[in-house]
Amino acid sequence: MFLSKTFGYALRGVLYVAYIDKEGRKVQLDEMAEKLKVPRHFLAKIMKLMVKEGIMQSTKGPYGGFSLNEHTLKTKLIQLVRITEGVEQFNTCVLSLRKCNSQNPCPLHQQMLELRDAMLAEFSAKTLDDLLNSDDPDFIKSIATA
Amino acid sequence: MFLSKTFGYALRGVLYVAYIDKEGRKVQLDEMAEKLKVPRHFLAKIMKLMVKEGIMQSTKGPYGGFSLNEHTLKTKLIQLVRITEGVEQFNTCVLSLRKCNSQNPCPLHQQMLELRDAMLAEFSAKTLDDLLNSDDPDFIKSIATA
DNA sequence: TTTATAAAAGACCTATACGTCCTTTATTGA
DNA sequence: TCAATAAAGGACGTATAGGTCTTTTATAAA
Repeated sequence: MFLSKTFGYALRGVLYVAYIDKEGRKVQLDEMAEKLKVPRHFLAKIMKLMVKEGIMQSTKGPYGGFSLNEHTLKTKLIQLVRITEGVEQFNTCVLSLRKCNSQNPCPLHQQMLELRDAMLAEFSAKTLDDLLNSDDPDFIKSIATA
Repeated sequence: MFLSKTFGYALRGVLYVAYIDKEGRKVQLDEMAEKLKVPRHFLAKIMKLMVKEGIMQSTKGPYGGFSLNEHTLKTKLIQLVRITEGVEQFNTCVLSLRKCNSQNPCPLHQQMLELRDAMLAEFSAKTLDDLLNSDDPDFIKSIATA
């Protein structure tokens, strides 16, 4: 239910890079995969996608790795959802009725609309920077699994 | 995102049966699949499951079909979720962190908790009967797709 | 007791999310 | 210019949700 693993990995990945970036260094896939306990090659695919979408940066070769760019911290969660699974999902009926809308609402339309709007609002407002500024001394631990 | 097709088909299926039951007749798969625009054999699988779980009734042979039993209308939406996809999903972290909890919350823990609790409350309170008593003259249309 | 009807059972197929692996390209320093 | 490093590219494999098909079992009426 709710969001895909891809989204979760993407968010944790970019947050990790942002966190380490404050120490002034880049991050390599090997380190990320190990620290976040995420399948390395799968993470590679997701990071590549985020770079392609312009929300972060990468350089190849020795001393290369992933780092922030001017957009990263301003990126909204909803953009990450769009990149990893497409936002249309926020607008589809719980009962997969194509013609469900306020004129012809399914029996769950109203309740779901409220919840979805709340979630959409949350994800549209919150940026990666917001999540990073939680002042949590255990921030890294909070995005790792083990 | 959110709920599976199986859940949607299950809900619409049982609501259709309940609605027709008021006319004092049973419903066959062929009719349901056609009216609800749902794959017939897939729906069969789902209806069978609901019968096995005891939330409705079926009889084979001529004049057979699906009908309500004493539990049907009292069934809560959350039970339908449990039957079709398992409720553990309501408790898993958006970032798929196994160790995400109030002591060690992921960056999205609090917001997601609230949304999920709202949804859980909604689904735990609402029964099929509640949905049926919407006094919608177009009720059948509202659960059909075409 | 035979025939028609309708669900139950279960084998099978398909698409997609999730995950792995290998090769290529870019970058660095010796 | 060579060797090492690290991401990019893309083929491939696996598990599961979603969907189809055929056979079996139960029931009703003639």
